[in-house]
Amino acid sequence: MRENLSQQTAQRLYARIVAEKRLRPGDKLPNEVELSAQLGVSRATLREAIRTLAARGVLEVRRGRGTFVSARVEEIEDFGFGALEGVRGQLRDLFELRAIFEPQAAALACARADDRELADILDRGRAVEDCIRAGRDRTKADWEFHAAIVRATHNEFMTRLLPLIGQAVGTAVASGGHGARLAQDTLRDHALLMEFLERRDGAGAQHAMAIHMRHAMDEMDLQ
Amino acid sequence: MRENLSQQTAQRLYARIVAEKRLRPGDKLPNEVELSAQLGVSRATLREAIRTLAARGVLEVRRGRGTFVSARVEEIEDFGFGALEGVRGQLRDLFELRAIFEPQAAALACARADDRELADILDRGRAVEDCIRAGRDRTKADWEFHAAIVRATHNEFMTRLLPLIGQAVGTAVASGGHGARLAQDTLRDHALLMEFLERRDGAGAQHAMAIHMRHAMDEMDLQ
DNA sequence: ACGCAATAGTTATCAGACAACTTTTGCATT
DNA sequence: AATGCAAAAGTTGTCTGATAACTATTGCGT
Repeated sequence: MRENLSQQTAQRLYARIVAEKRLRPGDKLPNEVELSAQLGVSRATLREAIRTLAARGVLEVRRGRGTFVSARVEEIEDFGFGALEGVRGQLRDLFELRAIFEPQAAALACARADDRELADILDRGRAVEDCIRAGRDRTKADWEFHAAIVRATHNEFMTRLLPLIGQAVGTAVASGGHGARLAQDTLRDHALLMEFLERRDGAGAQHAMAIHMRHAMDEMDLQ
Repeated sequence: MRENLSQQTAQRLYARIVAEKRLRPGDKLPNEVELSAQLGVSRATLREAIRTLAARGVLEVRRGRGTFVSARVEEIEDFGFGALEGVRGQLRDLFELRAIFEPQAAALACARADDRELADILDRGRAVEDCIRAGRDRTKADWEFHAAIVRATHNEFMTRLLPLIGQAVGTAVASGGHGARLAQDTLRDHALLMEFLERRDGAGAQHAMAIHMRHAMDEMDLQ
């Protein structure tokens, strides 16, 4: 183990809530003295663990009353913490968000991209095509294509969503996407999309991107 | 002040990073003994504050080396901590994202909300109406209405966007939204929206929400 | 039945000590 | 002078035990 005791403790507590279900939403935790004894750590360490979970919205601390499991733990679910299980559900949610978000981003990009940005988008699109035709891995190229489109919206908050989307793409690949079928669809979808982008036809690009998202979700048996 | 000292301390530290810029991304904080003396709190309290910020990705603690401001603070900041100084540009970006996102969320909510969730949404909608008619501040009620809708999508990542939306609402109010005109629009928009929600008419709810977003943006001279 | 003070249960904060890890320093050996 | 290694300095990690402050309940007197 290389992690802090306090972080380990946070994970153990978290496991009691989401995995073991010994603690359910709304439940009250034992008081700090007792709980720290149960877990075999000092009260100070336990409190640091509690702070970590409280910052994530998993626990709610009420002075004089006790510490409680947040009523909406399930919806807060965060990465890097508990288990990669449920990836499938996360993946569906993530693609659902993309399916809403990226077609509109494509439309906005048509309206707002300057010439250099548009050229950049098209370059990256061609790079993806090359990868597919050459049979190389296209994960990175594909991601950069989508990222370039979103950046061209000139919307700060959309750009902030990029890392989230990057994770979606990464997970999708890891869980066995990228069949031959998807590759062919992607080739067609991108051609369509780039045609509209080049003409700065926002409505067209929006629909082309929507189709692209649908294909991706179908191929992965989402929705 | 009713907040914990440790939470207050977290906010003071956070302010040093994003507002005062006394600490920039990558910087090393003073060691814990010195910093706790500077801030006038015990080391234990400071450590709890650090845990809170570390959980949010603002700080990175490296044993034996020190505590550092995360290199990517700017990108991470979504949570409702400080820094409302997003000015007009951010506000436009934020509402643009909402305008894309919330209508679709409303449509999804129609399809997926269980009866209790739907009742909850309608309750909160009525609470907003009451606030407007009574001339009370409706900020909180309004946010809870929108939050209830988004939660009913049962989509984890949409729920994650909630804090962002909360910030949008907060900033909008702070920068002088909430004119009499907007109040009247909101009253009508919500009535329309709730009518469709109650009937679980997804397409209708989607358009009603889109109209609501447009009104809000118009009133604030965005777009 | 009511009001209110005492009490029990709980989190909040402090102080000081020692352990463990990382980087720098300085010295001995080659 | 260069190298390697041990000591030291700087830092976070953890523990202990005490006291303060807040909340809800209990029980008593009226």
